[in-house]
Amino acid sequence: MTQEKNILPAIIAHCKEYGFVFPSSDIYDGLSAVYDYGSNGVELKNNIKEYWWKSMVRMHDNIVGIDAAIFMHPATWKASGHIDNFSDPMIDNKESKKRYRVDHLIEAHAATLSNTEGESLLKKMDELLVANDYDGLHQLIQTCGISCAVSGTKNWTEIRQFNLMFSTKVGSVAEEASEVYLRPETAQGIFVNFLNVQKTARMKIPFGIAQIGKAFRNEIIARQFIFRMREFEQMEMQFFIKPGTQKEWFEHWKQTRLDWHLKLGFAKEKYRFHNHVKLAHYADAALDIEFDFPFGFKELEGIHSRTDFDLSSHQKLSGKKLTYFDTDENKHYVPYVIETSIGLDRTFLMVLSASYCEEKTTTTDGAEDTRIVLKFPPALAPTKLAILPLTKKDGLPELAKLISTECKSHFACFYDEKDSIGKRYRRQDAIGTPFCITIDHQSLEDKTITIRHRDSMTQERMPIAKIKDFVLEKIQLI
RNA sequence: GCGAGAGUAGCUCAUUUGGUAGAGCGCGACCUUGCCAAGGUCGAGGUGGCCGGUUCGAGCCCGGUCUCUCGCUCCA
Repeated sequence: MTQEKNILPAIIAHCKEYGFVFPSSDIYDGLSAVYDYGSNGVELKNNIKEYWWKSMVRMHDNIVGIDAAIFMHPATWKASGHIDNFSDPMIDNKESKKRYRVDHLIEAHAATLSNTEGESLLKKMDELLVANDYDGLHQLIQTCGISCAVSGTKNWTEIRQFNLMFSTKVGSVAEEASEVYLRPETAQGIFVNFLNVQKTARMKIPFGIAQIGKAFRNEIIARQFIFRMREFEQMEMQFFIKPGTQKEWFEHWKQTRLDWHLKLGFAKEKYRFHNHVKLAHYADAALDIEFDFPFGFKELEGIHSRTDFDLSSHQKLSGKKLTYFDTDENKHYVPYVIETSIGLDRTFLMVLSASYCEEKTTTTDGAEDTRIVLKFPPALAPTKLAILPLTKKDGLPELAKLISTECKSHFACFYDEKDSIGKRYRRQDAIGTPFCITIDHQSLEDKTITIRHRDSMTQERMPIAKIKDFVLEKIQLI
């Protein structure tokens, strides 16, 4: 982690001031860990989505997209393991404030006992867990004299259950309504549609299904701005492969996804891989691509070798075959899966924190000043081109508006004739507009304008006829 | 969830021990100017996060609550 001052508060303030991100329900003092995207934020976010979709779907003949619903049949979450694995009872030690999973705490204690004693303790624990008998579990912890490894005391809170999934009811008549969950991950929408997509898109293994969508997790505590939100958006792709080939495909996607990041042009030291040592219940290999956020290296994207866990599990619970007939091998099998899953909001924060710069400058009268500039990759910038008549007289606005009409069907433009030219440049810097053109009196005579570059602040003269192609070329990333 | 800090105009902040709320920037109109946050005139904008208590009187003291930041914690 860098030793510079933490720029996160400055980024948050900047996001609010320039219409990137607002706290949700701001007039009611916000809702914890929920945020809204503003006029510039939604453009940036859409551009990130487009870069991802284009490089993952459109550039691959064997990857197609879907858009699955947020509500899914409750059995989905039984099959995926979310119901069984993510509702664990927890307990806190009052002195150390450390929180433990109850089963982990008791298992650790059992390991210190003799074999027979340990086994009988675990058996007892399982019975209580199945019965959801939290009082009994609490009593068990007390009678065993289990103490906190940190504080050494036996001063425990009540046992509480934390379920990561939000639930709601489908059906308007209360007693007939059935409980459904807001999906905690988008992946299952792909797995349950595996055969629908494979058949209708006429896909042959290896092939992928991609999706961008919202997911919801009732985090115990959510922090660090839009890094961990209760409602968030994922961009993920499940790649279906022949069993036994997962190692090579895992390596393939690991490299492909890192290349995707590096193409944005941020310093490559800002990225690193983090291999998972302890694997989730579905994975046989897993790693994160981490980014150096203002609060340190944190997970940005996960790449998981999910084996056939999900498809097999759905096949078993639904009773529907989810196998693929491989004409090369002349046999049926349940495909293996490599997943790439990236947080859209985290990518947004990555782009912002990598682009945010405060530069010391001096104004024309010699005073010290700070230029705040968002050095977005041009492809991601909310506005590509600002069109600025030097004055609002002498026919300059009219010519500027002609240029604006010509350009705005090709990329996002912003027309501004208010305030001094210097102030207008700075406003565009603050929202990361890569190019500003200025229409002056010479423009009327020789049909040229000056184009000003955001990062260097240098200007060059250019024929009006060349503007569109110049910008189009600069905002091309793929 | 725990600990610390913060919350006053759109933004950044000020109001020296409690006495009817201010500045700069920004915003809108007009004038002047014309290449890196320019000057002038006028104007809009605040039940001081919210609720309660103490007091003749609270932005300031006390309690509660909400939100944000930082550190823990949590994290498929």
